[in-house]
Amino acid sequence: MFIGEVAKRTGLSIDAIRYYEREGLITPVHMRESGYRDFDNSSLDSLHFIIQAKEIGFSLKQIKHLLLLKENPDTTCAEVRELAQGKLNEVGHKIKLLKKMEQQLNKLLTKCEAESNGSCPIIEELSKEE
Amino acid sequence: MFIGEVAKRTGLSIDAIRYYEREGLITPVHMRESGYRDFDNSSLDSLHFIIQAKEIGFSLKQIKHLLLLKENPDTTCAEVRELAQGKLNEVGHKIKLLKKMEQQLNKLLTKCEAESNGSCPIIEELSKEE
DNA sequence: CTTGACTCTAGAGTATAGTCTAGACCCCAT
DNA sequence: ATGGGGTCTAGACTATACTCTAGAGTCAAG
Repeated sequence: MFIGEVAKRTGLSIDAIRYYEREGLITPVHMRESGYRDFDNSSLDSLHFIIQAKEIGFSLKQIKHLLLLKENPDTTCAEVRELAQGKLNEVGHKIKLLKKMEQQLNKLLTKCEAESNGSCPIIEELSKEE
Repeated sequence: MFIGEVAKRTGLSIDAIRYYEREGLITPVHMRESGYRDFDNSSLDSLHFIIQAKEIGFSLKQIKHLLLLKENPDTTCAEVRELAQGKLNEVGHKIKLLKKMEQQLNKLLTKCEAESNGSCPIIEELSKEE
């Protein structure tokens, strides 16, 4: 399928997809004689993986590593294992921090729901941005 | 304490601290007549919060919101509650994705440990970057 | 075989989150 | 009271991850 179709299916922009290709995150797709890129389902899989990894805060550089790990499941060497272990630790750390943050937000919400009186001076402040 | 001390204690750069102040993430500290910034422990607390929130993937803009929520625990209004709820959902989503990623990495690692034979063609590829 | 939508490359531009530089001023131990 | 290290502002620069533009070529329905 052509790049527009891929964009539609993944929600990514055409430019982003070409950028990921340039950066080596997706393996060079088949090229038609016309110069048009031709994508298959494995490209879609890689892109979905990239989207998810990005959502949890990995950089494209890191995602490139993760993809290499993912797409070479027969790899067995110590160095690769170490890399994966490093990522795993990173992920574990992030989960821990997020849970702490979750707790804090929950506490704030509970408090907020408990004493629901009128005015709130920070609303305007909050509404200003984003 | 002066900014250099704060940098030492938080691990942040002096420039980053000043940048956070410019961006309104930390409330304007006391200024000496000389023009030197004078920090106290509450600044340190804010900075530690920023560091953690950054680690789990919040943008400075989002952290600004979170700090406003955090530092105004008496706020009770619906809009603020909604904002906090939104962040909470975001955090929940991130946790879910991270756990999925954790699982995938664990599977890879188990596989890697199971069949530990010799050569590994992607090591060089992996060593190249970062 | 034309036409409108799609795709191509190369290169410039944008937002975020800083980092670095220059030139000037401040702190304080000796 | 002075010298070495710390701090100040303003503004230029950087990396990451895109986004946009221009100008040219391609696809496929009518």
